[in-house]
Amino acid sequence: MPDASRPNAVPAPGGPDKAAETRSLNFIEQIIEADRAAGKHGGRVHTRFPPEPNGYLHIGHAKSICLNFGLAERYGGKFNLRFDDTNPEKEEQEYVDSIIRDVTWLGGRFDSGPHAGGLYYASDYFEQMYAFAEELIRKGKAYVCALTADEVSKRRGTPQIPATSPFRDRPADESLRLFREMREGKHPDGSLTLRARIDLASPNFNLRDPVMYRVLHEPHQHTGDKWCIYPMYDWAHGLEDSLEGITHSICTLEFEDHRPLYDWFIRAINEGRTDDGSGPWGRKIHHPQQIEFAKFRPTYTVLSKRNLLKMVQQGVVKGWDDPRMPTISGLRRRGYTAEALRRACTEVGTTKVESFIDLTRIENAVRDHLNKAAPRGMAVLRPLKVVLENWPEGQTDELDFVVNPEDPAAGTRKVPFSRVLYIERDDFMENPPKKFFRLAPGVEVRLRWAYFVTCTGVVKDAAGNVTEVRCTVDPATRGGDAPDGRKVKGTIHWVSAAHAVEVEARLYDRLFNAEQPGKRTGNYLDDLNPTSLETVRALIEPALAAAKPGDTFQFERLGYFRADEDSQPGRPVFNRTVTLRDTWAKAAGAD
RNA sequence: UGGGGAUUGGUGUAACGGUAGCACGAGUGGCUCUGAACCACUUAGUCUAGGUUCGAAUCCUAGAUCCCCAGCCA
Repeated sequence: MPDASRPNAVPAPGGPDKAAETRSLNFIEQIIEADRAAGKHGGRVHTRFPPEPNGYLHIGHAKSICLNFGLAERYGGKFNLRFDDTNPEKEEQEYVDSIIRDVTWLGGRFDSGPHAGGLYYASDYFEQMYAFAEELIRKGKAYVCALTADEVSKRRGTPQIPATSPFRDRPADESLRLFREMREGKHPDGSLTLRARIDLASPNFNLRDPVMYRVLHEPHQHTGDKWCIYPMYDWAHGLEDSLEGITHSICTLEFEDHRPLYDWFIRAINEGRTDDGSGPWGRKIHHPQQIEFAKFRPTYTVLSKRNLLKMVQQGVVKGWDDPRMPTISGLRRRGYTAEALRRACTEVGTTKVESFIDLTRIENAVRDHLNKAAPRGMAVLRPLKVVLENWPEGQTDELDFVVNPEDPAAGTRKVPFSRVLYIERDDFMENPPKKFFRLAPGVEVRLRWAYFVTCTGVVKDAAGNVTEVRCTVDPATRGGDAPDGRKVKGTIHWVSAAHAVEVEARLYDRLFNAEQPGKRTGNYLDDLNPTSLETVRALIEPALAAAKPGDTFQFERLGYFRADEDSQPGRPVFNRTVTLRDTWAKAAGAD
């Protein structure tokens, strides 16, 4: 038993002012600390993130990146980015590039800084893997099988009935010859495989003589046409980890029953090898430890690359980086910050329990971060004209506004005020219900940071719609406070009509209406939210027109918005990241 | 009907035989020039049934429910 002081308590991340806080170790950290206490791997910690470059990274990968990099950071270890590029049929350079971009953006420092372990490609190890494979053949632990994929499938057996292969006892020298011919391109796709001789009767089907190599005459994004045989995941993955000196190989739950295979391959290579390298087979290779954890699964989204790819191909979204996509590129474009994503990943913890994470949790993480970090601005999404009857025509007042009340260092900005303004259509009601604190006939409200105004009447069109609101302004309230100390219940945002800039605002909502898309009908596309994107012509205060792609703001009372890559100089396009919490809408909707 | 995992408030997570705690949400109140933020309080939980023990979320037995596995994908 560990001693009385709680070894499970560690300082939580979050800065020196929070150093007093502690959180418990997750199960992986407990394993690592036990390993270090026992002197395993010489106390080293070396992790890796091993994506296959067959799609863009999504928020589930973000969890894995944060976990792996976080462990390297916490234990003073190293972190590798490694492309698990063993299947050229699905892999592309575009994906390689996007993955490097996304891992870097998220803060996975694989190529610089104290924890950088490097950038690797599994395909760079193909020669070494091939040599190991020949070794297993010579040791009688692998054989070349001539069964077709179909035949293998038919002979797979059942839990009770073992699998079969007529080639299992092919002599080693014959397998060796055929394996070399496979490499030399003398055999067509699918004709031969190299299989591990493990256990055709194993209740774990992964051990029923799994395929190690298949023939595939397909150019590879990284190795070109050098190879026409490619290693399978189970054979390759442990070797990649071993060659890189990975200590803790962290993967997801579905690989749990591959772990015996992971270990079998490394032990098979080490059989006959020695610690000092003496003997016919040489020195033992490093044996990392595979550990599995549960995926990050948010509600209201799909994460499988197959499903994401389908939406891209069918044009359901505009690309892998569409701001509605759960991809890291999409979330970034939407306005999510790396900090918010990292925090969300840490907050939900790491376990083996397959749970759903409320999407609102991720939304709250970005609200929290942006509330502290984002400069404020005013924009009107659905404009309603307001005329101040007692404000002189042509006269402009220039007011100083706080850039961010949460951050005094952010300073102030200038905002023009004049006779004709626009306010949000939702902020006016001709016949308001109780507790409507906004503008209505006879009601006085504050225009944010500016003046008190009182509604004196409305102008309507032939159909009876309000097209204009008439108000009087109290000049003594300049700056937003009344010298006589009188209070108003409501404060609303506004822009000056003569100075506002009209821009495109893209109002994003969740992509799916169901917590688990596809659960109802079996087809996730049946649960698409038809209003996941609404585009409006918004009016913004002039200072905001200078926004450049990537600039993020809080539009007061509306939400957080990020200038999109589609922006033109002086004409930004804004993506709504997330709305502000809106208890009024919730209360009003409940009636 | 084989094998591998999992099960603690609404959600996520802690506890490692000794007071079931934390976060998020939700509710109420306060504060407020954002119906935001912030502050305070409240809410609500050990899958079931037995057993061991002075004492069980934790150990044992039996069961229930859910997830993964029979690609030459990863």
